Amino acid sequence: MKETEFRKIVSDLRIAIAAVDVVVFTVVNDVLHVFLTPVHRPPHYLNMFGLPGGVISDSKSADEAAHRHLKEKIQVEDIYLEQLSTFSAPNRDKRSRSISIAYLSLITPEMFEKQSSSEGVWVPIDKLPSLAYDHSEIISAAIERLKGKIVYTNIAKELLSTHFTLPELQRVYEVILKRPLDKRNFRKKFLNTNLIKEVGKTRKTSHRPAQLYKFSNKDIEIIPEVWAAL
Amino acid sequence: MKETEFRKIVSDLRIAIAAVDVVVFTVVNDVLHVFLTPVHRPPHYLNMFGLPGGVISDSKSADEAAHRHLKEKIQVEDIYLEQLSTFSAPNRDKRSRSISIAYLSLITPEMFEKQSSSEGVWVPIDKLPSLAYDHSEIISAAIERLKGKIVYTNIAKELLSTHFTLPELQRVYEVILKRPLDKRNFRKKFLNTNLIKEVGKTRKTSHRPAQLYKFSNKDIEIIPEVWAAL
DNA sequence: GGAATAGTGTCTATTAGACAGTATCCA
DNA sequence: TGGATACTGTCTAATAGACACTATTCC
Repeated sequence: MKETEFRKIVSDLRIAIAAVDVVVFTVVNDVLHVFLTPVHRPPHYLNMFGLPGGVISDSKSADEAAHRHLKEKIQVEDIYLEQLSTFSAPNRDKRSRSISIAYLSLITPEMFEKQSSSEGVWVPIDKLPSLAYDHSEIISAAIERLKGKIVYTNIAKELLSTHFTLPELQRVYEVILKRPLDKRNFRKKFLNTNLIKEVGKTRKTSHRPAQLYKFSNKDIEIIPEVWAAL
Repeated sequence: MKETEFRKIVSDLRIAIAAVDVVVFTVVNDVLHVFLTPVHRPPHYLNMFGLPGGVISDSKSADEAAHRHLKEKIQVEDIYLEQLSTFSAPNRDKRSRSISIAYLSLITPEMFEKQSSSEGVWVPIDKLPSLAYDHSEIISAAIERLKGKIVYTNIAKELLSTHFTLPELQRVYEVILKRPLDKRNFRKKFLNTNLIKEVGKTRKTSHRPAQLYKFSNKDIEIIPEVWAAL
């Protein structure tokens, strides 16, 4: 069944249809970017942008639906995805009653390079256009979640290449927290945890090269002793 | 339209119906309790218990639906309610495809007294029966959320009467965190914040009466300097 | 040698956590 | 006076946060 048919039926029945919307972040050139897709749904949403997403197809969980829709828009596998919140204001979609299960997703620079976003654009979060539906609100919620979570988990690794330097790691924190951090304190804290390991290599640069590190825990999100605010 | 009709239509169309489920906690006799309602839905769920909740009626948000369903089951107003997570595993409801937006709710001893739970029972969380649907999983998620949130917010006030003693407050923390806390350190920390104010009264007891306090902030959930673990 | 970025150590103030005895009320 | 619970203070170890200079690489 096509989405338009769903919409029709749902609208007639006056019940809600469930969909997923995904806020995909990545850090490019020290700026947090969101992935947006064109939206053109007369009569309410004309030539706008919105979040990638879509209906939850038959016999799939919302998680699976989010993964599938993402994979269709950005040709990348193994993306970090976590459920954010569900948005259900009656008028959030002017076309018909619809409920959106929103997801937060992060992609690394490596994935960003591989990705071919023919169906969308990457926009810096402080240069967002006016968005369709309640997608601005969803993005705000995602930013808050990311800000909160980066200080007490190792989630930053989902925004970095496998190998990274400490200055790069620090910049990710600064970009998300929107404030400068002291280099010495930052290094001290991170090196005192067992979160990262030195790789023993460097990259070619036109100045003094930095040591490369990697996260020791492959994928589990662990909680170090709470970092109030770095 | 009745819920059974919804179910029929939804089942025929093979699309998902959205509902809300609410995990209501309260602390009685130093034990965390959950509110459960009888569930009897042949052929899969016979004489079981489950969370209060139900479908999201026409033109209401999930928040409103959760409030309404709660008010029907427990005759109390102004209940604390926050969205927890949305559960959407395809087989979570054996009758038909259904998605549940789960809520966490807290009620105070004052509300607990007023409440007339003719339609359900309060069960200690470590004596839960086997529950219908995926409601055990939802409760686990709610407990985790509560445990996490009590250490960095003033959410405990939603589980206490307007006026309370420091020993009472401490017991709420101990019951939720499931470990004893040092009385002196606990008092020190709480009194060093501006979270609570002394009321200057005591209650009649058969031993030395404790000072009464109240939370200074009416309803907003504020974040004191992070408390790692009390 | 200059440009650019990486890397390093100390001090102070605050906080976390361990720990035991006294005070107050009632019967 | 005994039972029950409320209330109080100190010490130590760890952590947070402020702060400025040296090192390395490339050109």
